Amino acid sequence: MITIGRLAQYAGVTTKTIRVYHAKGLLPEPERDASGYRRYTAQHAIDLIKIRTLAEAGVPLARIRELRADPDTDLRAALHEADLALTARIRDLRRTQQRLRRLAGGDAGLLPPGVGAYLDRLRAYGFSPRWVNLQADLWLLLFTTHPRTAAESLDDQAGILADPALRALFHDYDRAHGLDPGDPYLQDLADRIVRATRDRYGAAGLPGQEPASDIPELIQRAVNASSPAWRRLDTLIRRGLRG
Amino acid sequence: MITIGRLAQYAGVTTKTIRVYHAKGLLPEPERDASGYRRYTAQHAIDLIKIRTLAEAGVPLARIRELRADPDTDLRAALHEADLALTARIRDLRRTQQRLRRLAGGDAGLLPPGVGAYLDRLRAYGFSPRWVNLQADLWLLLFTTHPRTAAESLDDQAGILADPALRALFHDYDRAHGLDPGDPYLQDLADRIVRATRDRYGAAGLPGQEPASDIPELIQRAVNASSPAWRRLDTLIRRGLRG
DNA sequence: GTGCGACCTTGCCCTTAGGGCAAGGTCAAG
DNA sequence: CTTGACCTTGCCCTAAGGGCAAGGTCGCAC
Repeated sequence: MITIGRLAQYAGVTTKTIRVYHAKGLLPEPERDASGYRRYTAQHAIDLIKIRTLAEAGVPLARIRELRADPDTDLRAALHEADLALTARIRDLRRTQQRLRRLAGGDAGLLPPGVGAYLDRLRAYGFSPRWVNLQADLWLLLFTTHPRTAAESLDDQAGILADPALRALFHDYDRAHGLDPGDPYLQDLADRIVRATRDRYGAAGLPGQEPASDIPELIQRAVNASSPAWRRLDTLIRRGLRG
Repeated sequence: MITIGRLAQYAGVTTKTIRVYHAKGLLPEPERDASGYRRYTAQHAIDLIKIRTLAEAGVPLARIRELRADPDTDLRAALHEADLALTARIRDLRRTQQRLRRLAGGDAGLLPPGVGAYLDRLRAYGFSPRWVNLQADLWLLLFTTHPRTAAESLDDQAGILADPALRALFHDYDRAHGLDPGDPYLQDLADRIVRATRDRYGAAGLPGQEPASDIPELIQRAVNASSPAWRRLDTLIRRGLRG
């Protein structure tokens, strides 16, 4: 006839845990003594130990109650079930960890393979940190939202970077960030970009475009947001491509 | 300028999740359009993707908010931290699974090694299922509450079982379950048990007893609970050992 | 006999990361 | 014009307890 504190001590839980198990109908309420204290028997201790073994293996308390309510369930079957569930959870966690490691493997924190190398080349070619960081975020977005087509876009972009003339255009784009939006140089740059775009893609659209996606527009807006000159450049390029 | 539903779709979450992140200060609230709808930018999408990557790795949202509030924390450091936490969780789960498997390995469900073999021998010697089940529960209780000394007690008990004369006493104890508590046979059995106990342990106490533990008394009460004859037997044995 | 610390009682609110529902407003298409 | 899909806020709910308050009790020391 032990008290709740002693029972808790034997079972390695807190008294609160025992009271919760009473409230949830997992463990029967014991008799009370004259002053209202709960008085437990060996049977309670045995039940509690079995309950804890299942609970620690991750079996939900509601499921444990079911198992105990059905008197002919085999404890061993329940343990096997718990074992399988644990195996599945371990597998999921391992998968998450794999993903995490792949993401962390690149130089830029969260990026898919390939993007890290691309960003390294941007840096090596002397693009500004602002440009590199912007690209890192935008490729992350593109790879997350359009995992199938993003790689194609990245290949295209890498090809552009390998061409000195096209690379120079992007360099100029990068450097135009702080210009006055009224600077006539922007019109010149826009014209050159329009011509290069026409040369590269002709009538066909850009590669790796998902139909009816908001993402490209979202990205262009994000680019424009940081500079009035870039906004102006965007306007001029669009006008040139339409006209 | 996408709506919350589209953003959720891109990030692979529900709209509720996004609202929760707003409420917890993880993701800034975007502008609203004329009818009060939230309108998100690419920056929101990028932030949300980064938040989800950490959250899926098990980083608590409160910690993610800290990381983002501190602008010069490295996302990679956070990822490494998450990786370590995942490793620890996987290790814990594996440990739980090991324990589960050790427990399930025995024939009796939850029992430590050694007890399963002991119970098998009880069955082989023809003890009743009631007795075997009772023993299973009681050894589980003893091993859980007194892990250091229980093995010693079990060894002692196994030794008793190996002695045909002593085994017969326990057999008689088992079979006395249904007797009338007034049956004079009980006095005879009690006398034999008292003599055997004296012979085996002499003045020294029983082996493997923890000082000041309620468990032995609890166990005896649990045994007594199932049979008036056993209660009577307990009384007579105690009287015999005292006198 | 009285004080004190440790224990017990119930009841209530708090936690994580969202899920679900209600009641009402909005948008786009047929 | 209606319908279905979307959006808004607000509220309650989850699992497995943690923590605290206010009050009653036990055992031991003085």
